[in-house]
Amino acid sequence: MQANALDTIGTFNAADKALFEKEVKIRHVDKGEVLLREGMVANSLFFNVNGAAFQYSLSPSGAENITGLYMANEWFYNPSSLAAQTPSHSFIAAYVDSIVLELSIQSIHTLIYKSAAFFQFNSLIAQPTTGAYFFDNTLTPIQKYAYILEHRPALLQVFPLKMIAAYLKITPETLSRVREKLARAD
Amino acid sequence: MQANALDTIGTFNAADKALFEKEVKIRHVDKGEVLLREGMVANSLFFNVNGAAFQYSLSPSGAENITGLYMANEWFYNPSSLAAQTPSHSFIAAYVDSIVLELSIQSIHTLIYKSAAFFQFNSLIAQPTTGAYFFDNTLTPIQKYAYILEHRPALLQVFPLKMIAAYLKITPETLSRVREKLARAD
DNA sequence: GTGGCTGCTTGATCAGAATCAAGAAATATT
DNA sequence: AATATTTCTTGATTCTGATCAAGCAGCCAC
Repeated sequence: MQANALDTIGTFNAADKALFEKEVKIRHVDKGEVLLREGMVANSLFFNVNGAAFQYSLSPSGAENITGLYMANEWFYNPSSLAAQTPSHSFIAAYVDSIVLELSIQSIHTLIYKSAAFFQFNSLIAQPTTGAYFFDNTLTPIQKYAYILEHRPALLQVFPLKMIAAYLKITPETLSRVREKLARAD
Repeated sequence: MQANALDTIGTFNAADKALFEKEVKIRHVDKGEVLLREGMVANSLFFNVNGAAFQYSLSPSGAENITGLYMANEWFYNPSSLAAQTPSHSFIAAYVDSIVLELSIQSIHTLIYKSAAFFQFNSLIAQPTTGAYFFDNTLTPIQKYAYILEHRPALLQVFPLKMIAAYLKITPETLSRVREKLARAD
C-alpha cells in the first residue's frame, strides 16, 4: 500500500520504495480523530490509504470553514504550516475510521539525503492540496459542483451535502438547487 | 541590492551573500517586456529591485486575468510551473522599465550544494507569491480593497485602478464605489 | 412505536455586485 | 494646442446567491 503513495508523486525504483517503507508510519485513526490541531506546527504529510479525512478552520463566530476533503489515495497536509513551519490555522481530522500513512519532515530529509529521487517531494509540498485552490471566486456554484462531479465524484458517496457545500463555499440551499437543476438538465 | 533579495527570505552570512551575488543575474527590462510566456516552463525566480511587474493569464475570451502585481523588493515567479516544471498558464511582464534579479533553478541547486543556508529558498518556492491567495471568495470587495490599503498601498501609486480591480476580481465600477465609500467614511 | 435531531429540499425575500449606459477627467497622439 | 483614446466615475437596472422560513424524510435513542 505504501507504493501507491509514491506512485502519485513520481517515479521511484524498488530501492527507493524500500527506503520509503522504512520511514513511513502506518496509522489507524478513528472517526473524528485529529491529526493536526490549530496552533500546532505541521510536521508531517499524510496519505489516505482508505477512509476519509477533512481539513477545516474555525471562524471567530465558531462556524466550520472546510478547506479540504480527502479520499483514498490522496495526500493531505497543511502546506503553509508545513513549508513555513508556522502554527496551523486549521485542523485536520479523520471523517471515518481510516488507515493513513504519516511521513515526517525529518523522514523526508533523510530520504532526500539517501536518494535524490525524493527531491520529487518538493513539488508535492509546493502545491496546494487536492483541488483546494481550484475554487477561486471566478467559478459559479454550478461550475464548482460540476467540477466535483467530473473530478471527485467519490466525495459525494462519503461526505454529506452540507459539508460539500461548505467546501465549495456555497450554502446548502444553493447546492440543493444546483443539483436539482443539473439533474433536470440530464 | 542583491542583499535585499536575500534579506526578504531569511538570514544569510557574508559568505552566503557572496555566493548569491555570483549566481544571480541583474537584468534591465523594458516596459512591457515579457519574462515568462504562457506555454514555457518557468526556470527562474525574479526579484524586483525597482520598477513594477505583473502576472496575468488570458481567458478563452481574450480577457486579461491578473493574478499578481509586484512592487520593489518583492520576489515574483510562477510557483506551479516552477515547482512542477510544467508549462506556464500565465505571463509575467514588466509594467514599467525595471531592474530585476533573475535566479535560475540550477543556481538554487548550486547554492544549496555550497551552503545549507539556501535551503531557506524551499519555503519561498513553496509559498504562493505575494498576496495572491489572500483573495479567496470569502472576502467582500471592501475587505479586498482594505487589504490593499493596509498591506500594499504602493500598488495604487503605480498600477491603474482598472488593473487593481482585475487583480481583486471585482469590476472597476465596484472598485470606484468602494473607494468612494471608504473616502466618505474617513 | 414515539419523540427529537439532523440533513435535505423548496419557497419567498433581500442584498450585493455585475452589467449596461453615459458622461467626465486624465493621458496620449498628432 | 487640438484631438483621440483610455480611465474613472456615476446612475439605473438586472441577476445571482444568501438569508429567512417552513416542511419533510431519515435515523437514532428511549
